[in-house]
Amino acid sequence: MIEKGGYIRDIFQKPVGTSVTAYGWVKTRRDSKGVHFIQLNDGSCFQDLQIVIDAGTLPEDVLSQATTGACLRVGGELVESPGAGQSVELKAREMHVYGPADPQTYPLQKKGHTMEFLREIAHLRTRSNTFGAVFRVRNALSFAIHKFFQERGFLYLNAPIITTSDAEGAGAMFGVTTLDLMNLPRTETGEIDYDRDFFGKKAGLTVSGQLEAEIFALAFSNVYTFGPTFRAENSNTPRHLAEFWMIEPEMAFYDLEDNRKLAEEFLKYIIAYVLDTCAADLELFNKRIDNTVLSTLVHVAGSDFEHVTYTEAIAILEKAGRAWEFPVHWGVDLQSEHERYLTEETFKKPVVVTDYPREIKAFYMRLNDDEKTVRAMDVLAPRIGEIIGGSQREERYDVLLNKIRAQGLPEEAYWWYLELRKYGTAPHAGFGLGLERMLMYVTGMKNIRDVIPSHPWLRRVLNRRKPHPMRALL
RNA sequence: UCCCCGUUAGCUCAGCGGCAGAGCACUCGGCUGUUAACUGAGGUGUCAGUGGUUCGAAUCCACUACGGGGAGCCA
Repeated sequence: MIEKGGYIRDIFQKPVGTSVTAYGWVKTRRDSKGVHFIQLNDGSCFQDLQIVIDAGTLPEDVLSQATTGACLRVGGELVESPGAGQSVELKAREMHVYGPADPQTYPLQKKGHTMEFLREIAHLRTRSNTFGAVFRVRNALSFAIHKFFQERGFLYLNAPIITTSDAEGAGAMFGVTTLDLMNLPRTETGEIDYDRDFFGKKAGLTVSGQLEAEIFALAFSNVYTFGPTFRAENSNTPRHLAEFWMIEPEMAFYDLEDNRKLAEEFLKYIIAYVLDTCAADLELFNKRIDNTVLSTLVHVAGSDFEHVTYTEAIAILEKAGRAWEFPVHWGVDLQSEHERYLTEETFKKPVVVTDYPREIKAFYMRLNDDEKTVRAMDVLAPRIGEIIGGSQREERYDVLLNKIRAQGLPEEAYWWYLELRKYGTAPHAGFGLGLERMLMYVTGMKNIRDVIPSHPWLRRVLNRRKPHPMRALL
């Protein structure tokens, strides 16, 4: 139990001469003839507390157990440090070893490790400098997100995680069932009989909270969701996860312009918050992971995003004189190579692209008067690609119904979505931000698997498992 | 899902048909205050697995497993 003010980050704020007790894990240890140094970290801040032990102060059997990885309690006096790396240090009087760590087998070394190796020891990587910083920034980012919306009066909405809505078109859903998979009930026509399942119909994990957010926006005006989302897509890239966290604000009386401005204000706000509160952590990323991170964040927080329409973006790409792997002409969706060109070469900062062709975007996006484009927007970030996707929603009942029918979607499944337009409809808009993608952008981390709290025994949960050879026989 | 690349000591990697290697970590020692300390010495192996080619395989071939990159899809 850590008493108030017991975190190492608080100890740094105390005056020299104070008697303090520090708790934490040994990061490194250095020994000289007459003095021992231990770097102690409790995760509360990037800076380690340097413990100084004069030879003979502590019993040898205690000191010998205080090796890299061990968990300690150290009592002593906070003193000015004559060394260069820190202003104060803890001169030890008393030490207790909660948990030793055998140096011969403890996998974390003082030297740098590859991310691939650290991923295999996901239960210990949290004690490394890099992952300490990742999860402190993730925490700050999450807090900043709530702060931004709460300051603006948005209602925080917990969208359901299990859903029986088959109207969500964002991606493949993980099934949720209590049926006996070895003995599935069948209907007369041989289909799986979901009437006999737990919810009486086919259920799955949510792929988006947007439709729920629309329900709430048309009652509470401005709302946002912030929660886990699941996609059973067979995506295997450093930018995709099967489970990730998404922030989805939805605003009544907002058009696409308002939506775009809010998205920009939002991104700048959370970046500024992290710059303000996680300076030491960001310096680590800048030094060890990507030496452009800090300057990029400062630049983005202080400058205006670019805005181009899809049509303008296509014109830029056509004039680029590149041999695109995917040829560019009006009507095609933007590919990774196109997004990268726009963000990394043309503008060198986040770019908002709006008004895409209706054919390549979802049915619920509001049709423009030209009847060719819809009020969609993507915020593209250098290196990450699409970080935000959003749109002004189609609020006109007849237009929405026609689009549902034209796309061959099951009209009956959208009855409630249509009723939102039938009774008291309002113009509204919203967007979705992937928390992990934002975290990648802020930290410079190159693989999305390194910004999530995963467990060693679930290491592969976030990757799709390769098909088992026996599967062909089933 | 498709296309590439990889798997050798705890970690990072070299070796690419003929004795299993280096740096770091680790162990023991030296050093009056170190900052991923410095410094001397020392031990470290299912060469991912299975099968094949060969007098001989870490090395060549096949399959499997796992990891990484790129693409598609998207956040």
